[in-house]
Amino acid sequence: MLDDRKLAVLRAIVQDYVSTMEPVGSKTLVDRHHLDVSPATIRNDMAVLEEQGYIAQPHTSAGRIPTDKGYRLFVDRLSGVKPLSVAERRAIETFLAGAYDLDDVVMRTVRLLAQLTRQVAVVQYPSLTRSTVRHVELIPLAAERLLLVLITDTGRVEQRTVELPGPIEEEAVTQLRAVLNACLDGRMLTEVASVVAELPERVQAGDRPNAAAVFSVILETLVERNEEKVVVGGASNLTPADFSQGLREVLESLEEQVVLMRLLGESADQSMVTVRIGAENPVAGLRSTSLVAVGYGTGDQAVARLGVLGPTRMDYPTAMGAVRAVARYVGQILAGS
Amino acid sequence: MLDDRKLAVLRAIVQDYVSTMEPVGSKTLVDRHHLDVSPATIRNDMAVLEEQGYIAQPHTSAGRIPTDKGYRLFVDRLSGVKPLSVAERRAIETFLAGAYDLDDVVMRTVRLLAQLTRQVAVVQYPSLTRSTVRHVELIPLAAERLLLVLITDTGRVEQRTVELPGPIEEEAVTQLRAVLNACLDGRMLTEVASVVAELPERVQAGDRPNAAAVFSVILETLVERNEEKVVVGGASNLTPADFSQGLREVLESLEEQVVLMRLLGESADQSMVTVRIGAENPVAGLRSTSLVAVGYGTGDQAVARLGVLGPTRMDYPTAMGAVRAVARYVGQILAGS
DNA sequence: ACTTGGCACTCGGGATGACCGAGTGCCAGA
DNA sequence: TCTGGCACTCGGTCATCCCGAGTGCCAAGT
Repeated sequence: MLDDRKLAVLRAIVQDYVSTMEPVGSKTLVDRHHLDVSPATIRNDMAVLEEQGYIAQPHTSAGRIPTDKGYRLFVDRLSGVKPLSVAERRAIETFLAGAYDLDDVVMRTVRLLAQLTRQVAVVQYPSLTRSTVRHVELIPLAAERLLLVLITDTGRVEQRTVELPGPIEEEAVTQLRAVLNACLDGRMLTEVASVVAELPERVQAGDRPNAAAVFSVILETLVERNEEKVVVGGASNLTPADFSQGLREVLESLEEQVVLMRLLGESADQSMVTVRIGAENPVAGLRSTSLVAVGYGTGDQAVARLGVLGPTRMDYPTAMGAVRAVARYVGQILAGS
Repeated sequence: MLDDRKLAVLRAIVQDYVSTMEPVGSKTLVDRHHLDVSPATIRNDMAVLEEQGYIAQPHTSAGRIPTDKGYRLFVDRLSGVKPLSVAERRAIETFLAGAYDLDDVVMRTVRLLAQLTRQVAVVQYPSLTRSTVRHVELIPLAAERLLLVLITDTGRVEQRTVELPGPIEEEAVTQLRAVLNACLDGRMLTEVASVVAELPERVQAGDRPNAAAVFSVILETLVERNEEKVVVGGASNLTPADFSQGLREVLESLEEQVVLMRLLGESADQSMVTVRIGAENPVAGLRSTSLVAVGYGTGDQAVARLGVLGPTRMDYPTAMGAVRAVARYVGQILAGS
């Protein structure tokens, strides 16, 4: 249904439009990409491509621009992943090598991705639900207040203050800490809920109200609240020109954690690079943007995702290359620490 | 030099221009603000105001718009601080009341300020240098790695991992923790540097290399690195229309912690609301914006600053009111926890 | 059955020019 | 010192025109 040349034409249109940002016509197409046919032939092909919905013209007698469907085909079948240059790889390495912290890794990764792709970068913290507990610490702040610190194997550190119903003794804190660590250490965070449910029996009766407060905060932290966390960077790479209906909408979406979660979360968590183009997007405000994302993690299993967000008119092969490479390095860093 | 009516004219010009966003002429001015003189008189006044540099005309035979100098005079002498409505006060209260964390307080404050003023909100974390140590915790993560958690009286929690030169024993950790807490508890963070210098003598000789690693991380955390932290929100309130030379520049500045620090930091840390208008700004990329900021803190002493950033053409009285009110509430919340 | 050249047609965008009106500066008179 | 009058300026808008890139279609060529 679409012969080889038509595909070549589509590819050429996408490439030209991405680089020039202007609708591309038959004539320009022929001589820029040495297709050995006449413009008229190309016109016929373009007519077919348009009929099938891969390209469109903004107004009669203007060049064609790719539609979401066109980009989709381009990404799926017409382009590979462009590997990074040596210089870029080296830049990634040196940039990430200095990190000493999970927070730091994430921050650097965001900056790096944004700079590398000149797009908006989006990095998710390692998911709590896919991590295991490494340590739980309780620190007395006042007679009736504790600081709960929870550390996971992915290096993530969550902290929360706990308001207790009554004063607690130093000893009770020590005991509680011991119990918590004994029972939770090494557990998947998804199991924690059920484990915690059985804990009250293991503390002395007098301490139960306070313990209960701690337990409920643990559950809240892990399950209900900011279970996931996303960091955004490079917002200044958004150019008003790319977003006809104003980039206000886009900026708004980028400020909503929940929205970002939906954006990143709703794709199969494979370690393959996934691309979501324009209207394929689950978020209303980002219907004119594309997301290139991939999972990253220490081993085979992805613990979170990262990616870049840009106008649908973006350089997919390069973006995919950058995202994949960065994810790989971040995985290594995480595994090494 | 400037009689009363001229000042009134300037005030009227500022108000009109802020609300309509269009250069304002003598005619419109007269009937919108019931000045009991003729347009011609106003014109003469405006000529004087222009000569003195308080207003300017974008092009010959257009209305006048205030200059930075004009806004300055307006803020200093022609307008007060507009108090918030009862509804707004209530909104602040309920919005901030639910916070249970310093992180949470800051996040909510940013959102609140942005929503209230429809501008970009900027909130600084309580300065480390003006806080005292409440607790230091060491948590063993691996044989040669510790997590250092530092808690201040303002509720701020800093965490850092420490790579040790050699393995450390449980006991040594306990001892080190005891030493640290004994020596640092209650100290101003500015004193910590000198105190830490004397510490090596108080640990056993064998542990000194490891202890030294911990100490140096403490110093790094407090002194060199992210000593201060600024959170931004409401970037979507920036409208391209307000920034002729593109808001990219502004967005870029807002992503740089260092820049934001300069922005907030370089004003006297009084608890008075300070306004920095346009070119008065120390940051190059923000020469077309104004900042309304104020210090906040638990008592009389400010521990950090917060404010809003917007186009020079902004509603100063309202912004000042909002900023002041929010700062006050945040101070209360902080004091109460 | 494709491909090609030719040709009429469309339409967006830039250039030009006229016009309107808001706004100004200045001046003479109250 | 204020006011009304008056000539002048100039940005924005609208209508018009024109150009050129681009298209679709068709008939002829391979």
